[in-house]
Amino acid sequence: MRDFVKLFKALSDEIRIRILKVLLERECCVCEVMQALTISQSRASRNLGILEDAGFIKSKRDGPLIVYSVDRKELNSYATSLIELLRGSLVDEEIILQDKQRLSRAVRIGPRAIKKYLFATDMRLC
Amino acid sequence: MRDFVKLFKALSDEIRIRILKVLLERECCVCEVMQALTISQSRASRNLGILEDAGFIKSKRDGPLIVYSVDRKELNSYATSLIELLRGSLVDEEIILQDKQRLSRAVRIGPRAIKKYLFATDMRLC
DNA sequence: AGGATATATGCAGATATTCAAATACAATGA
DNA sequence: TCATTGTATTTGAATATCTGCATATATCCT
Repeated sequence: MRDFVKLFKALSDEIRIRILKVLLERECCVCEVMQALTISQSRASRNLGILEDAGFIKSKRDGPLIVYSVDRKELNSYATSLIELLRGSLVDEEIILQDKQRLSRAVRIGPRAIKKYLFATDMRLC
Repeated sequence: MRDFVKLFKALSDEIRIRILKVLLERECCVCEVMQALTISQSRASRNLGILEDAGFIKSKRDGPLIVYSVDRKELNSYATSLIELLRGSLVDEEIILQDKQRLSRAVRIGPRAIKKYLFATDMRLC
């Protein structure tokens, strides 16, 4: 029961919904999530951790980066159902489209370089 | 997006999951929910209100009672998917079985009479 | 080893959620 | 109309959640 409720708690936040939608596009490191959603490093990291703890995503180290992804094979049946629901949801939502757009432009540079990068491309963290 | 997140917020609480599971058995007035879950009147009412606001249940007046139910025909597609997920979930969970058991014994008497009733049947509010 | 970089986490403040108790509101019946 | 009953809401306090900042940890490179 506790784990069951945890799944919904993880989805009960707009930022985490947006992160999952981005990860359903492709696996991302933390700095790419930052760029796609234009959020701070600690905010991205913490919410990725909550999604991982709930069982929706997994992480693997790739050199200095930590890459997060939705691994369907490792999801339990409830998480699978919810991910499938999410996959078909919010397809026309403006903010989701913007996140995808920014993801497509995101580069694998770390937080320190991102501020300059965002400035050069007229993006801002919020 | 706001309404979408609201669905998950509504499900991100054990009490509300239990209430929905009870309402999937049959429609209930507030005092029956109190008895099934052994919770206080204000707690039952408030959480029923949250579920209704999210769009999972509807209410109708029946004389002095207010009866809540899951009305599949009026659910939007996301709520329908989540209700179907919930229907197949937690079937062996002990607390859910206990709620159903108490629901089967519940009577349509109001909160004022319930305390005496619970005392007579050795149940307690929590 | 030491410096630089990517991510995680401890802390503190702001905000939101939850509850019980008391009270307000709505319907029934005398 | 007035008392009673079932439900909703307000209040105030406790608890939980979320965030940014600063810092810790882990990896890479020279």
